[in-house]
Amino acid sequence: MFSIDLTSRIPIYEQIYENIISLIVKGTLAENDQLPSVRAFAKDAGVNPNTVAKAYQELERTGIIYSVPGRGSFIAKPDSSVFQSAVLSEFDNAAMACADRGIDKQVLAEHLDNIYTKHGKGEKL
Amino acid sequence: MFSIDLTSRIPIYEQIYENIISLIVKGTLAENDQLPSVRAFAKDAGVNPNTVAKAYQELERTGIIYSVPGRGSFIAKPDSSVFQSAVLSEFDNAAMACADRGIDKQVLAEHLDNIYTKHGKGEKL
DNA sequence: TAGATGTACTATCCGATATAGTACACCCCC
DNA sequence: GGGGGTGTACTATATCGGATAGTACATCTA
Repeated sequence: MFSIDLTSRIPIYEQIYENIISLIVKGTLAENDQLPSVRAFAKDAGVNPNTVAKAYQELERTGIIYSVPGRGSFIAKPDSSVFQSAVLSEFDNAAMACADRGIDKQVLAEHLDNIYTKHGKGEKL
Repeated sequence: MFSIDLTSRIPIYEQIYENIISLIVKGTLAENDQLPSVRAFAKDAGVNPNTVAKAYQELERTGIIYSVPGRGSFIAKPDSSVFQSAVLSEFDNAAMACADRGIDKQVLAEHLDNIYTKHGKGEKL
C-alpha cells in the first residue's frame, strides 16, 4: 500500500508524507479513515518508528491528518488547497527557472500537453 | 555581480553553478570571457575557495566553462540545451506532481501565462 | 624569478537524517 | 482492573552531505 524508496535522496519521512497525500487524492484514503499505527507502518516499511512518527507529526501540523493519543491517526477533512499549494508553488518556481533559461512558453505548453495526455493513461513520462 | 545566499538550504556551490549559467543566458558573460579566480570569488562572496572550486569543476564537467591551470576559468561555447535540460526535467516533475494532486491543466496554463507576462517586465511572482 | 592560477589532498566541523532504546500517558477491550 | 495497543517525548548514536581550514603542487604569466 505504501511505497518507500530507502535509496532515494528524498528523506523517508518526506516520502511517507507525500505517499499519504497521494492516497487521499486518489480516494484510497477517505475522511476519518485510520492510518496504520506508527509501529505497524515502521515494521511494514522496514524503517524506524521515529521516522514514521515524524511524518505523521508533519501531516498533523499541516492539518491533513489528526492524531489521538491512545487511539491512532486518522485522515482529516480533505482540503484540496492544502494538497495543491506546495506543488503549485514548485510548479511556479520550475516555470520561472525555465523562463530565466530562455525557454519559450510554447515549449512548456507542449510539455504540459504531453504530461496530461499520458497521465490519463497511467503512464510515466 | 554574483549573489549568494548563505542562509539558503540550497548548497552554495549549486547557487554559484546556477548563477554563472544565469549570467551566460542573460548575455552578461560571453564565450571566452574569464571568470573570477577561485580565490577572488571566494573572498568576494565570503565563502571557502574549495566551495567555489567545486562549483567550477561541476561547470567544467558539464561543458559550460573550461579551466586552464595557471591561467584561469573561461566561458565555453554556449550550448543552450545544456542550460535547458535540467530545468525542463524539473518542470516536468513539477507538472506531474500537480497532475497527481488533481490540479487541472487549465490552472497550470494560467500560471504559465502569469509567469511569462510578468517575466518580461522583470518582476517576480 | 615572483605571483597568480587551477587542482589535489587531509582534517575538521556542522546540520539533517535516521536509527536504537526507553519511557510515559492515554485509550479500548476482555 | 489489567493487558495491549496507541501517540508522544526524550536521549544517544551513526551516517552523510556540505562547508571550512590549511597545505601543497604544477602551471602559466608578467
